Amino acid sequence: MTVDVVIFTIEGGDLKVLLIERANKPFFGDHALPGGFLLQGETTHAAALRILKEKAGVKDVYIEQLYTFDDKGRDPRGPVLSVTYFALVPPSDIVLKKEKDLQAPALYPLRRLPKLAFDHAGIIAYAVRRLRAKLGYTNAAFSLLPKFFSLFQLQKTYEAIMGTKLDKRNFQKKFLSLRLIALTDKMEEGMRQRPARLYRFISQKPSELKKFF
Amino acid sequence: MTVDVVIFTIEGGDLKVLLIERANKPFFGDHALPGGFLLQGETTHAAALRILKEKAGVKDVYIEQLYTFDDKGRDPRGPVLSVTYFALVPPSDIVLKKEKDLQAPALYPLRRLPKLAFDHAGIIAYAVRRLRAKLGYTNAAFSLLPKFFSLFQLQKTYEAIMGTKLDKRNFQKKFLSLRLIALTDKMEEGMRQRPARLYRFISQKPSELKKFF
DNA sequence: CCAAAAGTGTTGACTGTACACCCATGT
DNA sequence: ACATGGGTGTACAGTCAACACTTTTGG
Repeated sequence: MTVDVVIFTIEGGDLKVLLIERANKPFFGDHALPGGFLLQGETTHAAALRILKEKAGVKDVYIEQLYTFDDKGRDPRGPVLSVTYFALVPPSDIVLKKEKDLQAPALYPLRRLPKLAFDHAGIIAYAVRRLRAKLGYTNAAFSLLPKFFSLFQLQKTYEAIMGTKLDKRNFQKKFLSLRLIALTDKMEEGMRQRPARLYRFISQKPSELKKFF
Repeated sequence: MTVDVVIFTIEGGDLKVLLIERANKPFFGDHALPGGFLLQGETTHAAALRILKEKAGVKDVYIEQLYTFDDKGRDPRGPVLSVTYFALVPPSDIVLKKEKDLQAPALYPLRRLPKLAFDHAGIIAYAVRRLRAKLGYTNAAFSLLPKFFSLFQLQKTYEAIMGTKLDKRNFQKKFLSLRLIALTDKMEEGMRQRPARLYRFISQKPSELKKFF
């Protein structure tokens, strides 16, 4: 029985997943989701938090159970049940281990994933579907953005996840009408264009809404 | 490691769940979801199908994995992980074992559930939430209705699950526009009012839609 | 001055909702 | 005759989608 975690972040306008490179057989050298066996007396949720800390160096992020996989043949070594979670991490918070060896975690854009071990390609595809749906009726995006952000950043986050372009005025109108975010008196800095006003999420806790996308 | 199944059906205009009465400690005499340990080499999905057959006498119904529960303290005997499924069964297909002893399965309306063992009250509440959401963007209702049904029956099914009254004309307009169901040349029989025209689902396979409730 | 994103409203199409009456049948 | 659901359309309100130009800043 194992726990695997799909860790998402946004970087360079792309939705990315954290993967490690396997240092053992089977699938030696292929890429895989971070995960592993449960420690003695540990719940699967606690194990997912531990993996997040170990591989991405973060805590207090959005995390949710995804699905439990136990199809025959998913692990050549025999029947293995895997409880999977997915997490959303702001890019600025990720701390990747620097060691240049196998098992070193790195971020890969969804559009160009390397060869994946086990059924992990399927797990990631399923996680993306769930993430897209989730974004349409929750405030989960707060966990992919820094504390203060511009409407443009927010829109780019939605575009990266949904894989579509959105209309600027319509997006802003709709999102502001949800009353999930509030204007702050901060301004963007260091950009080479007109500085944007920064917003914050009113609540940093997950909440459900009536569907808005 | 166990598998538990939330088996839903509609009976007398009410959404009901199949429960057994426990014949062993702990929670002796309380009601519980049908479930049990995995057989040697069995997947959780296969176990859920087996339980459906054993307790409700049905196969080929809508079934889907719900969630995996492993909170500390959910079973007083120690850490137990339970992979749960939910199933939708047409009332006409259910065959309950008739034996009048403990473990005998019976249907209970959601509004008046008996005292439940373990965390099963929470599991059922979660299953209902998922079922309501599911009904809003899939054709899952096909698995709660007989092959031929009237629009009124369909509407009552939605009302029982959603727990709300719906407007007849608007419901029919919306549902027909989805092109999920087709008119047949059959008519209702044996009712004491004007016979209704019967419809059928065009596809008996689960499919997703763009959200309609 | 140029590049890049900021900021800002209106219109037309579509969708959802509210609502009431006569009809066909079995008892 | 009466009770029960069968069957049918319209009008108003709200939401969604398309669309373009001026402003501010850094380089």
